Amino acid sequence: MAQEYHNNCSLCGRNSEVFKYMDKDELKKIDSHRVSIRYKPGEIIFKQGTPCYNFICITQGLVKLYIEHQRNRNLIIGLMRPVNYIYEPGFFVDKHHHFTALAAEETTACLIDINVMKELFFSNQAFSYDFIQRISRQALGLFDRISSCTHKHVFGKVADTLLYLHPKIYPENPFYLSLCRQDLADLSGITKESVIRVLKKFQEEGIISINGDQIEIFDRERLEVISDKG
Amino acid sequence: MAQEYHNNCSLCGRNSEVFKYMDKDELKKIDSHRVSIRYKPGEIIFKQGTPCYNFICITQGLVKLYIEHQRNRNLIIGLMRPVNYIYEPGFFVDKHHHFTALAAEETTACLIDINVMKELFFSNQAFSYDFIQRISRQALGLFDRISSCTHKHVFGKVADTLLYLHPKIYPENPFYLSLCRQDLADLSGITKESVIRVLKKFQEEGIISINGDQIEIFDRERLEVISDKG
DNA sequence: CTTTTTTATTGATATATATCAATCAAAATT
DNA sequence: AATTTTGATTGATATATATCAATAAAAAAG
Repeated sequence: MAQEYHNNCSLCGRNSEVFKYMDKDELKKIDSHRVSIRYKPGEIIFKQGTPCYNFICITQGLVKLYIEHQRNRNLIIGLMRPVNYIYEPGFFVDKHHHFTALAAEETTACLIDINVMKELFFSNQAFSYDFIQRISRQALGLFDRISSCTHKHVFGKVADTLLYLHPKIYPENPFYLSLCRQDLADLSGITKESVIRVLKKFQEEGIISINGDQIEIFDRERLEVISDKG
Repeated sequence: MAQEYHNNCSLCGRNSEVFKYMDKDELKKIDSHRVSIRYKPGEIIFKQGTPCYNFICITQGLVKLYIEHQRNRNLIIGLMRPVNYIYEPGFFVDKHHHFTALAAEETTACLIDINVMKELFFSNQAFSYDFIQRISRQALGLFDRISSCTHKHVFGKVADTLLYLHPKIYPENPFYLSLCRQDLADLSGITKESVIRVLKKFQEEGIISINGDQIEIFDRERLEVISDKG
């Protein structure tokens, strides 16, 4: 493949943000306990319930994180773009995965031995504090999510989903949506039929436009209002 | 008041779990940047939107943490018993509170200067790692909460609330409920009328009994089944 | 190119739960 | 003790959204 790609963490341009508090030796250590894996769309990176052995850093593609439910209703708790590591709280509690990670697009990820990372939490305070900041940001996102699914109606929920998708997940506008309607439903916590009806309504009102898999957001402020008032 | 109560963190029997990774000097430092405050039921400890200056450790009582919403619908994201500190992710992100903390019973809390705590995150790795473990446990709780409010029906939601209240918040069974029906509703993400109807149903089926403010759980397993199947 | 399968869309109906209103009980105030 | 206020309970109704079913469009397979 044509992607630039290093066998060495120190040279990997993709780690910038995530490992900025590491020195040369630390990166070397990580490097020696790391494998880079390529996943095809639809492939599972790790599955809910299994033990966690690796700290996973997405270097390319798009990953879907979802909680698996009985009666095949899933709940997407987040999407991940490079460069970012997947924070799995389960590692710090019972060393098991509490959600499933699946490649939504062609994805590459680095798997790092989790014990090496654990050592770093003890030896590198700056990294450790940065980590706390990152998971705190995620926690605030979960608060919003809980508010959204408890008090909002379908319009507010889908508005939240659209606001989340752009620019965080799809930086361009219009963007090519690599998720299906069921994914949008699992992300919004409603049914796919409701997603379709809401998107249609938004389109009729000139808030967005949809052409095949292309979505363009015309009126972000309107979406924010809809999100706020539920 | 008749409570035993020290002017000194090192002697305070209530800090055991939370500050177990601190040495004498560290506790002394905390001690000198600490005030102990007593709150009456209904008093606000800190309010959503305000800046955070203090790390708060509950030493007595019961605290309600809730997200304030428009059209006076609140959402209780958790209850706190001693001895525990309130993890406010906002501190690590924008240094503002993202929820309100209110004394639900007569409560005492220690307020510690947040910069002193921040120093400790850098100097004491064991404390820092313990902190990550604690917030990870909370994050897993939030996952459950999101699952609950997205996919479950009122019976499952109230079952979840009851399972949360006992034994975590009220260790005895039967327990004296210091929360009103609206609180149970805000905790379950439904209306108080629905809470009442569900509790009545549970009582009719012999799962629980209610006498005034006393609730007794007879059939915990039944509640778990109801929680699971939604 | 045709057929099969999957995904998206639309419409009709069912249902869970919120909303509204009234009553009852308990607590607080006078 | 009488009155006011607050919270709990019950019932009737409205409504949002899930469910079900049918069709259309797109993608995959033969």
